[in-house]
Amino acid sequence: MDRLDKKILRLLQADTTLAVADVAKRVGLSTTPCWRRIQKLEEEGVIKRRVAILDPDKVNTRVTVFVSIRTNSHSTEWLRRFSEVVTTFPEVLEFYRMSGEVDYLLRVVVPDIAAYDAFYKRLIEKIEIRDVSSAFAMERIKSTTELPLDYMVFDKETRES
Amino acid sequence: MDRLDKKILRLLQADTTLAVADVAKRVGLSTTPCWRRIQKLEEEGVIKRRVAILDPDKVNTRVTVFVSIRTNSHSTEWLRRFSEVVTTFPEVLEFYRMSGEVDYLLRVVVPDIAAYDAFYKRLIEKIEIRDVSSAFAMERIKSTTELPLDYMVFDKETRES
DNA sequence: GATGAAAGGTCTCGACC
DNA sequence: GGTCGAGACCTTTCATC
Repeated sequence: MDRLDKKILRLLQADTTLAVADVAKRVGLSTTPCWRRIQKLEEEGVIKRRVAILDPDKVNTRVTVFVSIRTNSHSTEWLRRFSEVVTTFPEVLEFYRMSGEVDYLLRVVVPDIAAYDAFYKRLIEKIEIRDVSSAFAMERIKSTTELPLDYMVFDKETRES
Repeated sequence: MDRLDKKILRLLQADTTLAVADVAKRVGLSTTPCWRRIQKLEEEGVIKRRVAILDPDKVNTRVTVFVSIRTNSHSTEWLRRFSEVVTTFPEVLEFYRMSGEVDYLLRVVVPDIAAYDAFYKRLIEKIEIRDVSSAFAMERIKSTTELPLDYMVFDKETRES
């Protein structure tokens, strides 16, 4: 990967509807080599997928809640089930195991506080959790899927997955 | 919007490389009306954009950090500047104003802890903040851009933005 | 909403410099 | 890396039912 790949990624992270010829023009390549690079970026898994981003308001998921979870020390089996249960809820967009105070952190989207309450009940019904604390977002100031590309490393060799 | 639109959105949220004819087949429509629906979903802003999702590992942003910020009561001008400064950092993927204990919550991605430290220094250099606390993610268990569509409302009228 | 078709554009890839 | 070219495939419209 080099600066050209980086430019290509920057464009495609913002908009995949661009035609290959347009991408090529903007990064200063001709179509075929640009197409080959995009192809390669996909094969290598640098580009994982191309998706449509929806407006949360329009699909009635206005409210974002961050859920901090503390667990007791549990069996591997419990942990497996816990991960599975949480992951299965479509309201859970992000789910991380954390270091420090909190053991797990979720980002959940729902229409309103009542719906969050219902979600919460459905969750603790399926799996027992020691301590849950919820923090509501009042305002979404920034939200993007574009990763910063300034940390990319250009080695001579293709890096493995 | 109706069940068919919902099906279309479900497909496009997962993969926009699908040809219209394929989407049509899967939702049980023929190409033309399906194309018209997609067009409409875009005009109405339900579909906001189509983007490429990159692999964080491959672009050297392996580490996710949640940053909780407490501020003092500040002037409108300070708040404006604060929002602007934070938003400008490409490492900040999400930025919410919160209710409760914490005033603001950021999701930041960087290559490693050292890079986080550097990011942190650059941040507090640009704007004075009362209290910052950082929580590191050890494992990303789930991360998706697919909003749950089960809360969609199908009214007779087109809902306004 | 379905069909069928036509025009134009884009993708994909092979050949060659 | 660049150019050319050809065929397959898609998108986009339109007319008709």
